[in-house]
Amino acid sequence: MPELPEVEVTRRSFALKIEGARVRSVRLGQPLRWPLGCNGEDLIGRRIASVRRRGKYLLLDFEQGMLLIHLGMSGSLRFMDSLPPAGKHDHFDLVTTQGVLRLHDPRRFGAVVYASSESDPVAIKLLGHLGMEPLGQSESSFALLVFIKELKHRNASIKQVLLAGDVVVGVGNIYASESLFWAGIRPATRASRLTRPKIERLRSAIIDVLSKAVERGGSTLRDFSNADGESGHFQMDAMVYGRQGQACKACGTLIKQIRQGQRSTFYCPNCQVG
DNA sequence: ATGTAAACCTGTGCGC
DNA sequence: TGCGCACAGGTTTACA
Repeated sequence: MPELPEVEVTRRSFALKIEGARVRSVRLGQPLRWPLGCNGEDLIGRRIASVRRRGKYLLLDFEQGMLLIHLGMSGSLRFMDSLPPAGKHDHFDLVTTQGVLRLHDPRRFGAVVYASSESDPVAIKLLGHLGMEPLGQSESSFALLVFIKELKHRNASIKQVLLAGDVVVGVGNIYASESLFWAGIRPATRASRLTRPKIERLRSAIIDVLSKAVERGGSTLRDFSNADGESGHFQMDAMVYGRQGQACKACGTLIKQIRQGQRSTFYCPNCQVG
């Protein structure tokens, strides 16, 4: 489910409510992708200082230590005033003095991992290889020259390089197809073959698509919702994702669907020529 | 070093 | 109504 926009929308929907809270208790459900890495009781009494995002990870900062939260394919977070009974797929509850943060994740590809700091080996393992932040504070966080340099020596298709996350983070299967549409680039084009103007267009497209998606509350294909339970609407703005066989909104050509690395890719054969 | 497939797990929708 | 299969927003892991 969650790509950068969904994670960022989730973050914004509960960060202010949870900041300053202290942990009262922790409940663990079925195992997630990785073990928590500490005892739930070890977190009791800790104060939550801030909620940040790095790529598709949420970072819940304590005054000492942090939780790295990943939503995997099917995860979503809710922040609630009370503590309702846990459902079958509710696998983590952080009960705090200001409310309950609950992870709902049917497929359990998600994770909640404790790290003592950002230099903790487990944090390095999960975050260390991540690429540039497309929606970072400064212009330099997603530097064009770095983008060009990184793509130059990549022989894989541009779609797969975007998904890999080691050049730029946060672009998943929906937004990779959407960004490539706006940049006018064929998804199967080798990254190393892209011209500088195309790469400039791609960088802008990624920033624009992700920003727009955040504004629209993310994409709700089946079950995504933010920490208040609200759905996103960006799927309505999709130009190509999930639109195989339908007319391109820009030119009327039928949208194609192909397979790249076991994932579906969608594109317009007329608008995307490079 | 880079590229590709399999793996993790559950639910849903479709053809028969 | 049931069964089997393909597929789903991600990422690590093992192996060419």
